[in-house]
Amino acid sequence: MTTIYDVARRSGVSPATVSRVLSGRRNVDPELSEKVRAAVAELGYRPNGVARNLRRASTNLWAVVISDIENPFFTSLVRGLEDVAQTEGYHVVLCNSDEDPAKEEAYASAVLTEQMAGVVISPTSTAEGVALLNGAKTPMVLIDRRVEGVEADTVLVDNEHGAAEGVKHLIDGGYQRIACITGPRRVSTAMDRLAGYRSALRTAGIPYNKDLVRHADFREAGGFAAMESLLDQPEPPEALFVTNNLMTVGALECLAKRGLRAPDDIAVVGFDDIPWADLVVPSLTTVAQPTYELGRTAGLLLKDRIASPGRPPSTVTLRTELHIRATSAPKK
Amino acid sequence: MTTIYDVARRSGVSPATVSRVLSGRRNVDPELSEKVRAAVAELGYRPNGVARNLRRASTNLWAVVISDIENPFFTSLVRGLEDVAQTEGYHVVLCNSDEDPAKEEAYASAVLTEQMAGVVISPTSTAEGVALLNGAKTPMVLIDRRVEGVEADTVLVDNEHGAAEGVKHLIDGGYQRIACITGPRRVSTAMDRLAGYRSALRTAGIPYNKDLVRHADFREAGGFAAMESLLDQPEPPEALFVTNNLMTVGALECLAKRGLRAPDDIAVVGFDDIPWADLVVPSLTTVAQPTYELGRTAGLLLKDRIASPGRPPSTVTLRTELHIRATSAPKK
DNA sequence: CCCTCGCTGGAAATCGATTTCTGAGCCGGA
DNA sequence: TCCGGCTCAGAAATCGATTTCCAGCGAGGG
Repeated sequence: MTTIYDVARRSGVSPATVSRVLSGRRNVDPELSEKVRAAVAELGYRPNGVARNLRRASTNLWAVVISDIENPFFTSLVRGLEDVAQTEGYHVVLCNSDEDPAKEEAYASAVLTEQMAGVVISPTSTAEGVALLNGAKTPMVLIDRRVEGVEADTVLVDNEHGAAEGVKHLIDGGYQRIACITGPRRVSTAMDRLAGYRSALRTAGIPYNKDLVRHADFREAGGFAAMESLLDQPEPPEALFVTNNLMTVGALECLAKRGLRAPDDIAVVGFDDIPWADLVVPSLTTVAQPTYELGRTAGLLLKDRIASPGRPPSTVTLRTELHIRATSAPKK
Repeated sequence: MTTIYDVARRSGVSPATVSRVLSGRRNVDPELSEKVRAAVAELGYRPNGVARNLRRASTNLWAVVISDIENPFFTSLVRGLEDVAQTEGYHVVLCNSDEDPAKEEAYASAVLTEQMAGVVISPTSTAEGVALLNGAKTPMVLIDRRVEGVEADTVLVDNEHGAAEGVKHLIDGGYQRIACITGPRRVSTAMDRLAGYRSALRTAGIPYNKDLVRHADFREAGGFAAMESLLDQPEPPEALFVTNNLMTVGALECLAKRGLRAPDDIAVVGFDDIPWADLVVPSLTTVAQPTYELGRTAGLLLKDRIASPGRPPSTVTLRTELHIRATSAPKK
């Protein structure tokens, strides 16, 4: 490994001068500068980032803590974040929490010991990690979910409005017995989307019927089970609103297994777009989240937070977009 | 920031002793040990990872350089890698190269300056970055694609065999005019899968017809265009083999646009499974790659390489699995 | 003509943990 | 009783780049 001292010796100057030439922070005699550059090229010198990080007391790493990179919602989000990171000179460390508070905390701890420059996190319901990072004043952006009692930059989508729009679309199609499969009670997105569902019903004057609502775990199997339970009722629903992509897939699989078809047997609107919503036959109506934008916005907020740590936290709320496709065709 | 010196002062011992207590590498008087632990707890001390990395001359970071995290092939692979990384105490830095050799090289350069412990890379066709890392003797695992003239651990799938199996399945279904959409000529996977296609034809005694073969760019739009060009021929194919997932999606979109249906109008087999292959109607027959296993295997190889750098490089070839679904139903 | 200011280069301190080196103390064997 | 060998704590060197501090020199103003 060639060091800055090797370069200094080779070019006949001090290490300080080499550092100044390379960082360009101070004027250096052009002649010396040239010598240094030549020595760098000859030796193939590459500064040691770790040493630099130690001295500067910061790294160029961002952590992104999400529940699962295999969920298309997160991959697009991570992509948006990475694009910002790249232009700002940061690298993104990927952390799958699997919705496990212990894993989340382990990653938060790693963020601190490794002195990472910032974190973008989609908190688990208990949010142990968020508390830890917040206490340590690490630059942090919350994404997708709110956390009670934590003041931090946040990027959300307008879940309630988006859900209401999706449900209203079903109501406009002539459906009345509309079921809802939503997520865990502790998760803000699950509750906000359920609230949107209720508000759309209320606006239309349809009474709320708790027998048509299921709380599942935001996973495929959970959606499948919830769908079964809804269909096994004496009076099954004629339409369905599902509050995330994986549960929607589970619900569709359940329908397929039972030989039921959307929208003839049951109309379906899902929350979260999926890349292949157009290719499914019949194509799937969704309340699409601007996932790439979510990641990008989080990246920009994090950059600003790092630049000016004192600034009061801001919350950005992005709009969802209703993608009307075949599974929500009007009632015949 | 509390440092090891603060802990040392507080517990009345030297920093060396604190370090020894925390690392557990040497025996320390239990009484002192206890004092140190108490001080650590009281002060909320957390070692500075950057300083440790500098001294140890290595970090606990792995880079994974892939073309695009939004491609489901890579997300599952990255997930497999991250799971190994987590159990081995490493973190994964995500690097999207977008098939751009310049980006690949930039990331390779970052791997060196940041002293990352290892790299898993799916090389672009020119593989500038691979050469750089190989020269620097960075622990590296190549994944998905071979690179000429580079001796390194490699994880591949048996592309030729998998492709042949998929095409044979079409032939067994009674199809003869089978087209193939493959990737760029320089990319080993594109060529291997094309070779598999040809070998299946040869085995069945079907003459190779270059008018039925298209080279595209492994992207959706490329698949779409190639499909159009195939269909616009005087004698369009009766079956199709596509060598990656994104191009398959493009081809299917083209078919949908023209009102053609699989398998009645044209039978389809795609390479790379897609999470929703079952949900598409008709469901899509694929040559599935063990993507999670690819990532996991790469992680294990990387771990071994770091543990014993001198070991001769090994190549692991995983088997594909033919998932027979509806789009390849036998000819009527 | 002298003094002061500004600029530049080098010596050395610094970041924080690890590890080698040094020396003290203790035990056991001769 | 004395000495060799062993264990363990602390002092200090170390990793490599950055940055502060200081000295020397030249220019410009009084």
